[in-house]
Amino acid sequence: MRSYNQYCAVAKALDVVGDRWTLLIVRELLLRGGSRYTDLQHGLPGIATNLLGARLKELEDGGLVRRESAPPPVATTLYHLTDAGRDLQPVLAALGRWGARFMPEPTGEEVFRSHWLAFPVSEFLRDGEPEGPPVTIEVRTGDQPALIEVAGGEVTTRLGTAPSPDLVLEGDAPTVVGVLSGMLSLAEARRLGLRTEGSAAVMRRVRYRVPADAS
Amino acid sequence: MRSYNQYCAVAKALDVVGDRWTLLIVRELLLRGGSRYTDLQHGLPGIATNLLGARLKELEDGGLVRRESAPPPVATTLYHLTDAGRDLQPVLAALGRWGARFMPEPTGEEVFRSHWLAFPVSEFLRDGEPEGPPVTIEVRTGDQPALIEVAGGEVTTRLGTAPSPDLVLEGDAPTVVGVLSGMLSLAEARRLGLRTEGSAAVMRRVRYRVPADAS
DNA sequence: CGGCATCCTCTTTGATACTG
DNA sequence: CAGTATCAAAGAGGATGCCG
Repeated sequence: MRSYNQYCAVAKALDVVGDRWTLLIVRELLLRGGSRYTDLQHGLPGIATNLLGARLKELEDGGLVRRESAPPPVATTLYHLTDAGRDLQPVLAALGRWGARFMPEPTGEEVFRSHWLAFPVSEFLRDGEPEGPPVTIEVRTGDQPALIEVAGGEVTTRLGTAPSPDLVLEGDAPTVVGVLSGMLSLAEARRLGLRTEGSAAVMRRVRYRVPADAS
Repeated sequence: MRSYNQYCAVAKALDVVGDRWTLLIVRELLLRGGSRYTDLQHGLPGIATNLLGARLKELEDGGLVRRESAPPPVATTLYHLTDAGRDLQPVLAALGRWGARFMPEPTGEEVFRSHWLAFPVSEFLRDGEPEGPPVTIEVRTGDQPALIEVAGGEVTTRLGTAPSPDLVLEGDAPTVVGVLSGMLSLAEARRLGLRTEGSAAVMRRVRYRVPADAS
């Protein structure tokens, strides 16, 4: 990207991360940690492979990304964020908070990847009962199932399934994210096609803002 | 900008403000409030006029900017941010904090505009003596002089001059900003060409982080 | 398959000129 | 002052080829 040539911190930041796709590559590396080239491609649907290669080189030159040749168990190169790259997390968080306003009206054509759930979960969910027993929510949407684990005051997200989750949420991404962000009650979400199994009451434990109808 | 087509709040935000120049236009409107077309051009050195026109239309369509035909004292159209546009302030702030790391090594070719001083001032300066008498710092750099007014716990910035400022800072933008952000002591800055008039002690009142040498 | 590099087409940008 | 029109150059997107 051509520099703006302005002695302003915002312009300087955009000189480095203002290119198309750049901040989304940082998002992927923040969410996944060290990633292979193809993992990044999968998390960035729509990116042209030459662009991904070019951006990674720019990010490396800019000191935001570090390549690492992983030894034989992985036998490939992994891309990691440097400290400077990780420092972009507040930027991504602010952008995500601002962009959340566009989530309720999806076009229906968007791609969704399950690991993106970590964003709304850490933004909207809290463990409202830190002394309570651990609970597990399995979310079935996007490209693969994901787990939200609530225990001891912490809410964590990871990909995978659980043998016997306390609650299962299954539906399209806008509906599931609507429930997790508190913008839809479970009743509203069910009307939009959400399927649930197990104890819907666990949502009351994690939901940050209690919606109108949490039944 | 072509949409990323991803059901992710960050991608949605970048669909709207990810275009080149867009966030800098928002910066200008945040810093200046309602602005004329030519004011924006002046605050965005390097932008092509067709691009400014196109971006303003996109921002208006996106609901971030509102045009207003000002009555005869101004007799022109003014561009304002809407609430949604103003909500981008935390994004700009996060970007600015991240980008501040690039300020100490300026290329020497960058353009600087005095009203951009408001960013580092609000980020780095605090009134460390809210009960003290008001003090005024006149900053002579960039395209026009600016004033930093410290009184009653508040630090404000505006363009203009004062009849008898307590302190005058004059030099190139990197040196002045270095002092205001606490990255340079006054002694270091003087070595880099900063000229001062008046009581250098007032810097001790406003400086958020006390540098090694504040003499 | 993972990790790119190349080629080609289409869109966006930037510089400048021009108009109400 | 407040833009629109024009056009060459750069960049994005998509397909495909190559190589360990």
